[in-house]
Amino acid sequence: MSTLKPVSRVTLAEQVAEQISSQIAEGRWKPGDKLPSEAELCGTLRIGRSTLREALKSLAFVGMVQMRPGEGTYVIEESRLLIDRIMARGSLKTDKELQDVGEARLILEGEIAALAAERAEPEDLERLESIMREMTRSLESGGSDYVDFDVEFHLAISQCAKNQMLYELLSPIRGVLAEWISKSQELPGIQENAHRQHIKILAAIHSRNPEKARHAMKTHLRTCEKTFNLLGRLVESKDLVEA
Amino acid sequence: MSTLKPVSRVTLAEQVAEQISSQIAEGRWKPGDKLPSEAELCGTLRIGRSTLREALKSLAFVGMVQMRPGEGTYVIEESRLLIDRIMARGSLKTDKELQDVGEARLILEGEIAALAAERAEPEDLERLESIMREMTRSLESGGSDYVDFDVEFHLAISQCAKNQMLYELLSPIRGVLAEWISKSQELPGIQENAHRQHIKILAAIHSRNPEKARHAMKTHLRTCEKTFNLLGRLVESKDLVEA
DNA sequence: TATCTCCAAACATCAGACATCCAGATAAGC
DNA sequence: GCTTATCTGGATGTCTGATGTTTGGAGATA
Repeated sequence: MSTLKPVSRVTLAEQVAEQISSQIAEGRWKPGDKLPSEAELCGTLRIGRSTLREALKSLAFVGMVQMRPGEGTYVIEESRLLIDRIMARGSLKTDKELQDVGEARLILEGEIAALAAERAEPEDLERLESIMREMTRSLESGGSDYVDFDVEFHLAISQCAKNQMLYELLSPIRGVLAEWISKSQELPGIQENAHRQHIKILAAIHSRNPEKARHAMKTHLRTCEKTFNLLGRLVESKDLVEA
Repeated sequence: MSTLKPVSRVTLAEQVAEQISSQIAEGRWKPGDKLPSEAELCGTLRIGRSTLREALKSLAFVGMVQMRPGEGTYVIEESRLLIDRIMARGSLKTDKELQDVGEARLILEGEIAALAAERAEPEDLERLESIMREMTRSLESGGSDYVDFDVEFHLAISQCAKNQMLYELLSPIRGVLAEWISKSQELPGIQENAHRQHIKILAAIHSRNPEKARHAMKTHLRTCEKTFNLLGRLVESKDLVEA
């Protein structure tokens, strides 16, 4: 018995929409740019005009492009809303934006830790302990996969808070700060320090002390942020040396 | 000089997408339902197939419907994500969801008040004072427009916090809790009580006391929530009497 | 009853035609 | 010289007919 899987069946229009959308996301076509005419795109992509128009209309519907009769199709200006860009997997543009998002994370995750200390049930605690054991093990064996357990640990705490809204609010923020999280673990000694802080957080949750949990979590995140900033400055000076 | 405005120029496809999308939002077509066939829709809407397909493909692209070859077009199940439903102006489904959203608002707006106390600039404070004067005036003259200034007051505080991310995170929550806010002001004596709390919040911000500002804001919101719940129970019992 | 065959319905795609719209060039009128 | 009319090429908006694929079910068959 060979392992046959259902063949992918994405419509042409979807593929085209996906292609154009990636081109825009990757900056191949920038906001304000005029896309090639429909006829030209049909030729390049080897598809009929209806198919192309279904794709373009879809992108227009989600506000990614604008179709102007008699003129052409244009890439729309990027949303000014931070939340839109974050949801669209776009990165932050300025230091102020990064700072704001970081602060939002600090607040949300801090409060979530506090709620977790109040609401964690026995099986939640058990799960946290289990992840903690994995983290300890990882650290003793080199720590190459420590960052995965780190993410899992924070995620598990979010679920202890028993508030779906807070969980979903934090998710996109976590996503956009992903590199922020993983990059800051590459410096020597960082993981050991982070691990000590993780232990404190877990202890606070375990002892059902919301204030202590919030404080431990905020301290932990602030440390990560500092490390990240330090790392950024190192990279900058390295760039300067190389240039 | 007459006031001429640019004429509206919405394409047929956009109108059709809008119509179908409203029908779904209003529950005329429910999740799982099969839409009429393309031919049938073309007939009722008096449009060509390409136009209709551009509309349907747009709705399919945002995950509102699913087009299955040989079968038909079906309405997709509503998103399980609270945040999606909130962004799509959908209302909450269960008491737990309302509770979670309320708690998220409490946390966000509480922290925002604290940050406002730290970061409000002279012109921000002036604006808050100005709104406060309007609120006082409104209250003395019957208070029919008090709720408008109430919203404006909370909005102004959000801007004092100087954090765009927190502001945008709170916006949709505010939207979905709009009735929550306005309905709870219809009971006699409520506005006077809310006004006293507003004064306390402003005082805390003015004296640059973050802890006091957070506490005042949280107390205020908790009061509103209690009022709302009380109101809900009143409506329920009234329904029971009428039934 | 179970299975197979075949067909109508429904979406996917294409090609062509015509309408509408826009920007720019050119011409006409003052 | 300035405004206005007209033309024109290119681009999107819309419709229609034809063909390909997929699906579910009706009917035939064993």
